[in-house]
Amino acid sequence: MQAESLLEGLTEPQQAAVRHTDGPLLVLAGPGSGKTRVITRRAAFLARTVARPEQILAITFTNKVAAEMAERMARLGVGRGLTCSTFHAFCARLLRTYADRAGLNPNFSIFDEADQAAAMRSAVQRAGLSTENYSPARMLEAVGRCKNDMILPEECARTATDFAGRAVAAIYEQYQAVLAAQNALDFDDLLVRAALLLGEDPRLRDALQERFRYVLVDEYQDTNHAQYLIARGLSLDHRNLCVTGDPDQSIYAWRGANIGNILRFEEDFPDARVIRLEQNYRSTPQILRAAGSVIRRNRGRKPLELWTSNADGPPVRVVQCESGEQEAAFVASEIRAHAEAGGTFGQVAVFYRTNSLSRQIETALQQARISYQVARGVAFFQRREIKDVLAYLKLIVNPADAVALTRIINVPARGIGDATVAALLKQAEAAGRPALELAASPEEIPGIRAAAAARLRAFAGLIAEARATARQGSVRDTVEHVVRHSGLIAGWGRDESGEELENVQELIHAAGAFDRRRAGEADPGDRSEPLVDWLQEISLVSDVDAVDPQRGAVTLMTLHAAKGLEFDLVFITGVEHGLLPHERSLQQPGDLEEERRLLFVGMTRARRALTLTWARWREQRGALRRTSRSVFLKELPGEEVAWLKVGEDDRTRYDTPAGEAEDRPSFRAWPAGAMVRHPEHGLGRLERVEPAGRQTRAVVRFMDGQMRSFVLEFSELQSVDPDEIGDLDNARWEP
DNA sequence: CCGATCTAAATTTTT
DNA sequence: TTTAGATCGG
Repeated sequence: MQAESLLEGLTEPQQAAVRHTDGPLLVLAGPGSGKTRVITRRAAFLARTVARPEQILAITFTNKVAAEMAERMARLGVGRGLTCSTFHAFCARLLRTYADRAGLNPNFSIFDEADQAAAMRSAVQRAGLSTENYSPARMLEAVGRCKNDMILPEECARTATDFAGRAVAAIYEQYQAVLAAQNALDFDDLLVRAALLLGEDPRLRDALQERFRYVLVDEYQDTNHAQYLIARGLSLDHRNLCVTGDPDQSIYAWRGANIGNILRFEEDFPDARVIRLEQNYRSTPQILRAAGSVIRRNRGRKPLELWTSNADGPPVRVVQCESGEQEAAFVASEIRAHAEAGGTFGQVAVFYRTNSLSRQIETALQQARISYQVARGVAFFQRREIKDVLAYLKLIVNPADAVALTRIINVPARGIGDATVAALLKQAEAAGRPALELAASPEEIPGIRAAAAARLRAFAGLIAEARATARQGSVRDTVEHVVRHSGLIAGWGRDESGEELENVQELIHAAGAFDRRRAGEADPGDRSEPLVDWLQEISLVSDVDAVDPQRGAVTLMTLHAAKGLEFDLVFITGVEHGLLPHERSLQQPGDLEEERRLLFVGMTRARRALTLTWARWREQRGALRRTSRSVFLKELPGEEVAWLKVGEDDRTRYDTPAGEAEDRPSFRAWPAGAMVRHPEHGLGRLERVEPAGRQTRAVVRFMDGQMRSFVLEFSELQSVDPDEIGDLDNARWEP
């Protein structure tokens, strides 16, 4: 395929982006503007004109996108030579390859959230503080914030001004010591250590820049400072850095993402070419205008003027339901109707702000016999039985991993109690030796009885045998060996459901798939251990990685996971105050804007039809709670939106006029005695309505006892449901 | 040391 | 609703 043919079917700005080869490039790409297409074509164009595929590095947000991109490149006929990876996977690979230069052992463990919590618990204790006052979760948050900003323990200590700050600094230092002793890195460390390595080792940086002549970073609006440094470090000299993104889709500030990275790209690279992709090929004008009307409320943004020449579609719908259950039933019945009209389940997605909302939807879809998939790849690896098996495997690779060891040394119960484990770990720390190694020679542990010593030795032998299997090279065989010889199966035996065994079988299956994949791309120069690679791969899976668009199933996912995807039919559920925006985002005004962007991302996933739903009653932690609709719903344009209610009688009613039904109910519908709210005077009760055409007045008695009269057409009176007032004493309203 | 049983606490989003 | 940690009898 010739390079010029890669420009076929592209618009003017898209072509400009593809044709740009050397020098910094910023592509501001609105939702649905063909960004993925442009990125792939551009990489192919580079490979056809100025570079070999091996010289191109593309960093994407999820493994799935990375794999898809490699696939597309192959289809464009430029082979699989280019490197497509996430930041975390790229850094992990880099740190294993150059472990000696990074001061690491190449078999380091990657600690997930639970591992981190365990490490943090002991770090707090080592700092001489109580985990009661310094909750590990809180401390991990604080330490994570430091790491995202590339603040090392020393700087953290130096800049601490108060007692709490000094405590965090001390804990941070201990936490890093705990990780180091276990030859482990957490997610953030992968980025921090890679950034440090690039900063401190100019020769390595040169070598990498020689290798990767063209660097591309997608979703640049969601990069944190460490990632920014890595991207810079990889392109400082050749300056062939292309970043793509959209500030309006930045949804990871809570994880340290710095929207300033993309907003200031032109200051960083004054000679940067900036290309804006503003034409939307995905959505109907109705969806686009509704989304635009919401995102417009955000301050301090670089607005993209989104437009589309797509055909009109149905109005965006806002549906008020009585309960979460009814909301789920409504969504299910709509999907069923879609299918009966000839649509497929694969075209449909249901989004929600928090994972806990998926349950009711799942139940309703099951009842309606609708096949679905939940984007929760990570959850599988968090199941107890899976974590147990993985802990055995991690220990094979990294005998210093005390978190893994502590987890399974007595699982299944083999008579090794807390006291023995504590003695083992204490001695391991004192001697600076891997805990597993010491378990193999327990005579070196002071105060250990013969019976306990024998059990420790047996355990160490178990792992040694499994390691021998691992050396044969098959991950599948190793997993099977562990499952068979660890005694875990007997421990699950009592649960008749057999769920654990099923899940572990799935794990074995996944290992087998990995073996086959690896055999397929056998690289004689690759001397990395398969088990190490597999453990790394599953440590870095993301929720969306589990989604298979070909499965013909409705996709359920959080709004965060939805980024970058598109569906014909989209339902966004739980659009309620406290849920979206989430109540924990109501403290700082900046957080509210991120919630708005989150909704924007969700809305712009829809191609043909978009439905936002909310429920007046929502079950949380088993208790029913009264809710109110999201403030964002009031930001929707009146003309584009159809407001619906699903009542207790289970029938759907259309309110008229469209868009006004919720905020300004038809006043005729107000009976005397109805509750109303006025922005200035607060709550009141409607005394009477005096009909006079457009001059119709409402007379309201307010809580202060005053009667006031308003011309309905101009008044800012709003209807209020009596039960929305909650525990207000109704008696005081009676004359 | 084991396991059953109870109580308390927690849920925002994720590589 | 689920889960982690504490407590206690065997």
